[in-house]
Amino acid sequence: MSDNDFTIADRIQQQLDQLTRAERQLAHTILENYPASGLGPLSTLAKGAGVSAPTVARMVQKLGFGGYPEFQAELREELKAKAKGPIAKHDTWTKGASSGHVLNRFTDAVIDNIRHSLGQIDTATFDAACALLVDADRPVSIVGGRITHTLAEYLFLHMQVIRPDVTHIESTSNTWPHYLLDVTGNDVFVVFDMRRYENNTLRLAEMAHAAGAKIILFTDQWRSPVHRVADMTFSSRIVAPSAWDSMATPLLLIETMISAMQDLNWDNTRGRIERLEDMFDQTKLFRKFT
Amino acid sequence: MSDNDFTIADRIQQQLDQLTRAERQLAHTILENYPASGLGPLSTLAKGAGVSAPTVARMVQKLGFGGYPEFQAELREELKAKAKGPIAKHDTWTKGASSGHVLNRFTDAVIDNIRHSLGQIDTATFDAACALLVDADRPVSIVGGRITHTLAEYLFLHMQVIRPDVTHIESTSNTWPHYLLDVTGNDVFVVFDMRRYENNTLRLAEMAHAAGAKIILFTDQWRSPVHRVADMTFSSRIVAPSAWDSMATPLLLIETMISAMQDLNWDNTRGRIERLEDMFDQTKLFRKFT
DNA sequence: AAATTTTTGTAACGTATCTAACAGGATGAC
DNA sequence: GTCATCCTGTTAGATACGTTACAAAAATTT
Repeated sequence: MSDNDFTIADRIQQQLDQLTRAERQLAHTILENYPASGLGPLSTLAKGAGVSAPTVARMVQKLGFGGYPEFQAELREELKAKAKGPIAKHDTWTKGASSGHVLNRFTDAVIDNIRHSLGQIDTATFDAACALLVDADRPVSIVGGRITHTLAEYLFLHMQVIRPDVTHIESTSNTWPHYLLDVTGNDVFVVFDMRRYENNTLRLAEMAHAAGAKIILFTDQWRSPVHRVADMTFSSRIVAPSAWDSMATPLLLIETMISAMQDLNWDNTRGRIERLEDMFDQTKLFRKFT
Repeated sequence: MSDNDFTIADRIQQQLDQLTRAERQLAHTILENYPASGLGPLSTLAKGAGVSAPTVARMVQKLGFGGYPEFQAELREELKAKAKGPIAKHDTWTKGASSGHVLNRFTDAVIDNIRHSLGQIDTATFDAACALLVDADRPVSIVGGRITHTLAEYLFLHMQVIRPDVTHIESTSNTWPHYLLDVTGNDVFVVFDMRRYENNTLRLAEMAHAAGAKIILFTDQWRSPVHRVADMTFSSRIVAPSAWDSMATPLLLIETMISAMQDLNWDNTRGRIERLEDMFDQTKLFRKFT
């Protein structure tokens, strides 16, 4: 924006002296509860300020707008920019790179995704999901799709440490029926399904649901059809300036959930981690020092 | 106010399930930049959401408003009330949760990681790495560790679409020597190694280096020992309030790189994507509609 | 595979909204 | 005190807006 960095409120304040009595009266009503008052119909604003409608129309023209609708449009723009919040303020993430560099553009998009997605999460549901998943009496199965199976496996690898009886169902496998044989109302299924939604995943979820299992779904903002049979749904924004979607937000969610589960189940997890470390030591898989 | 403590955004969120496809699409656009989008003319909102005007009118009625103007009036009321309150606080990511909730703590940490990591990236190196990886004359091998092989596979799945001659070396496999047999100075290795650094990964990197291959390393802030033989190193901060590390920042980096590579190689990638889509259609793997 | 229900868009209508023109009123100059 | 100028409200018209009715399309059921 060219003439910007000045809000409309600033502009009104600035020109306050050049305004006439009725116009000043009006200006004060606008600033009173800014910007809400300016976003309603012209007549309401006029009545609220105790002036006539044309006075309003004249003033906005005096302020340099083409008309009242244009004035409102700019007010909305301002509001939109403000709602982006403080973090949106940053100039560039990577210094030395133009704001047009893909690193900055992509990061912008992901941060935006995170903000939107996190804002929509119901913490009660989140906590309930964690509680369900650490319940050692309930077998847990995790399933993903063509791309999302990497997320599924990531969750699986960590849950494996936190508790026993966790299974990762490979998406491409033909062995699904076997997994479903012994499913009861006690089972919990974690399903990943982002666009493009996969038929196989939907069928598996439906079968698990029919068997009475609880279903926790991770999906995108548009929601996989699986959500119709899901007991809990977590949706993330995944749009990115790319031909593909960004899994960064879903990953963040999963990691947070892992962290929460670990806390819920720390007494057991601690012992399991220690035993795991021992075994790693024996296989010399990892280096002892940096 | 009577029905208060629930914002309109909450109400939309709550009824999201009872909405139809077009209405959900619309709901998302409203929430996208809330409340600004809802304060403009109905037709603008409809166009922005890609739905028809009546769909908007119908939805606001479904939500319990007498009509679009009434809906806008309540939005303005909400805005007015918000402006009154203590200076708009966006210090928590998930509304309704204390700032001490794990969702907020974890997200804070990840955003912090992103800021630090992105700030340290040299864009020249980044661009060079992308250029190296889209060079179809150079075979690319991708390798990860116990946890990071999920990242490796994520990169692999996408690069497979962008270009031919990409291999994912499974970390647990004993077949590494086979992969290394034909390695020349033309090869490029992408290595993932986060703490705890794995001996196998280091050995493989050393052997590839000895054969003259280029090595691109993704590691954490402390840097895997692999970096001694790496031509390019990208390090991310991975600390999180958890017993485990966060892969969100490395994932962001990888996704950005995928996006950059796609742009560099768009002419070829486009054709590959189309052929891939065709094959998906034939296997009926994905659903045609939402 | 056909039929019914639901959803979605197009078109037309009535209305609320904004603006332009005009006239009455206030303010200041001489 | 009278005139000129500027400001403000009333009236009326044009336009854009939201809504209703209808038809096409999609989805679901039989």
